[in-house]
Amino acid sequence: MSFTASTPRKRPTQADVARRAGVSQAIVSYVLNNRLDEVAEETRLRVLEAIEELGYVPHGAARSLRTSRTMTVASIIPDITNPFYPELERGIQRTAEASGYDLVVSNTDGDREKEARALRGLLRGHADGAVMLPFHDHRELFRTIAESGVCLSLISLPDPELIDLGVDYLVIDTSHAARLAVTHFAERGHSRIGMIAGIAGTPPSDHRLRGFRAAMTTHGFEIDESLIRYGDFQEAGGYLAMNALLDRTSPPTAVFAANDLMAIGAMLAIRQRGLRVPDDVAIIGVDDIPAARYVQPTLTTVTQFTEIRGAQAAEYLLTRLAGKAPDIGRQSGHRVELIVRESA
Amino acid sequence: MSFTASTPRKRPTQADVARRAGVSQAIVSYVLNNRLDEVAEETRLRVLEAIEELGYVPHGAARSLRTSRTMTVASIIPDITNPFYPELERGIQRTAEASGYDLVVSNTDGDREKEARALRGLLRGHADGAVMLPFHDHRELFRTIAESGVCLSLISLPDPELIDLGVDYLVIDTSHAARLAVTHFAERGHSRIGMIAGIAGTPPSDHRLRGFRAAMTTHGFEIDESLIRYGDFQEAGGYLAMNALLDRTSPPTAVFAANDLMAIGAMLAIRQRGLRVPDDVAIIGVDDIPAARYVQPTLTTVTQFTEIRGAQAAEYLLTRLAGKAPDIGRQSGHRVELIVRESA
DNA sequence: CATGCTTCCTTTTACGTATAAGGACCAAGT
DNA sequence: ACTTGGTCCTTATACGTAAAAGGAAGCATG
Repeated sequence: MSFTASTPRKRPTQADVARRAGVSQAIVSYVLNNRLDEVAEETRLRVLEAIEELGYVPHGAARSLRTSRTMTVASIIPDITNPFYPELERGIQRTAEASGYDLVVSNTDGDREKEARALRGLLRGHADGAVMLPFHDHRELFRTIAESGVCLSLISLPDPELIDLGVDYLVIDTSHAARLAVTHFAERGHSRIGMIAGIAGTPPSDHRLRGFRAAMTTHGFEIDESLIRYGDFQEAGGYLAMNALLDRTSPPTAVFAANDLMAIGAMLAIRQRGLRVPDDVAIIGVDDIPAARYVQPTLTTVTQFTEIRGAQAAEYLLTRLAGKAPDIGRQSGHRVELIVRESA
Repeated sequence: MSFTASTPRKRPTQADVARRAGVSQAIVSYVLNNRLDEVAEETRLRVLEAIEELGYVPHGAARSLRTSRTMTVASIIPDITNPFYPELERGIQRTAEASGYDLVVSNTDGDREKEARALRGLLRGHADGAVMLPFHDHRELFRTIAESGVCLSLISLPDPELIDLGVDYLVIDTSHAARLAVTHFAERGHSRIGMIAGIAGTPPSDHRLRGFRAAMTTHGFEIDESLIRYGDFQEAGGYLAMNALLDRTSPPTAVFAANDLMAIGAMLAIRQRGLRVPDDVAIIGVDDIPAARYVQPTLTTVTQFTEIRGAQAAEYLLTRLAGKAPDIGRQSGHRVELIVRESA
């Protein structure tokens, strides 16, 4: 077995094409960039023929060194295995591709260091812009990125300073999500309501928790701190948190989970104890992931119209890349809606 | 509202750093590439200081134009919303990052044109190599890519011609998956067995179907062609296909679905008719996606050890990128295993 | 004291592209 | 006949980096 690298046939350049077509390299470039007024039709055809014969493909790095554009947008998301994000990604992809941009996805696992790593990738010029749903605070990095001319469209709460720098925001009104859940519980006669929050300190979790507290207060319910548990946004976390809640002498009769995966984990814990959903404990989640329709009982949840959101965030980004966006960042909230199924 | 683009502070280059540190650009490059013998320690520190002060970040395109390496690997997968693939992706990512490579994901929707598009991205030099699970035949493109020096690691059936070009293969033994399912059905006394295949003509579907036919023959069962239906690898397709099967005068007592999503869709159809799983119709899927544990009844399925597979395919790729792979492509099959749960 | 070897710089070049600038040729206008 | 202008080329340059080649100074060696 030999370990000599098989010599790859060196890729042809514009110069090779030019030689074959009997013109200068510049003409090849003009042809490729459709500068029709610069080159005679007959020559153009000869060049195209040479391109075909040699199998010439433009060198991306060289091109973007010259143009300082990559025609690529990045989407930076926390957890590719959480069904919520692929859905978001789909929306982003649809929009980006429609404008001729390639899309690349970076998965951060919600890890601070990996988020930073993906962002630094932007600084190195991996992409012209990015849609990101951040888990952590990267104000410094965001500022640097925005200042260096890379466009950003964030799905999170707006930061006034970054708005000034032209960063666009899609605000997820997760407070409202919590409000919808608590109101629904209240209508069904619950008052002893618990919550399974996400990772403490991360915005997606904190906002929902804050909204939950506010909604509870609005309804005049007492907030029993011991009924608030933290998970990891995965089903395992929901499972463990629910078990902790059920271990209490007086468990909650209704639980709001910060996302569907944890809600599903919680239902598993409830069933395993021989209790029933929603009779013994009612559950509401957030996201409306596809699985919400398959679990038994089906999951009542708050939908964020995920794919549409992704498309909208991408829309912000693309108008900015096209130079059609205002200097300062835009922001918009979006509708959330309770989908009532069997679990509450 | 003004539409003038806010002037982004131009990013500093090595030349800027050099000027600030009072050295030549070359020295900055040497420092960045840790050529310790080329530059005095004192100078090195001065350069590092200047880099820090200016916030210099290397220009990716320029660097990879020079080195013809991007330190990026691509993973090209058919459907990011199918839980199976994110799992695969995770394995790839784990391995790639351990070797200092960035990973970018391209979603193809199993669409021929999008697959080709992602592959052409490789030709333009977007990445040094790719792990791909192809849905369609791209022999020509694969050949061109391999010849141009981009490394490929495919999860599919090996093509001898491409093996010669140094393309690595991870073979999914889906025939065996079908065999496991049919054997299990046989043991439970089923003989009237149907199948919900995937998209006709795509390898992942065809192989499973072929395996199914072979297994049926082995067991001496008659293959009723009318009990073979095609879906789209999504739950909706499974749902429709199952309904078609149930509409028959003598429906199957057991159904093998080419993936879990379709199996779940099929169970939904069965339940909606007031029939029971597995008593009236038994179901086996493939993939062991997380949802297989949540659906009611829980889904019996054939696991492919997805994340481990992803890691292994990436391992192939990375050893090749490191120049430690043999000239010709490697291939290896992998174990599949039946996970018996409630649905069969 | 000429020679060679280190050490640590600088100068130069090439990667492949896009495009500005320059030039040759020809038809049309004065 | 001499500009003018258009058409269609070629030549030259810059993007930011990596690294080869070149050079100056100091020191040890015969």
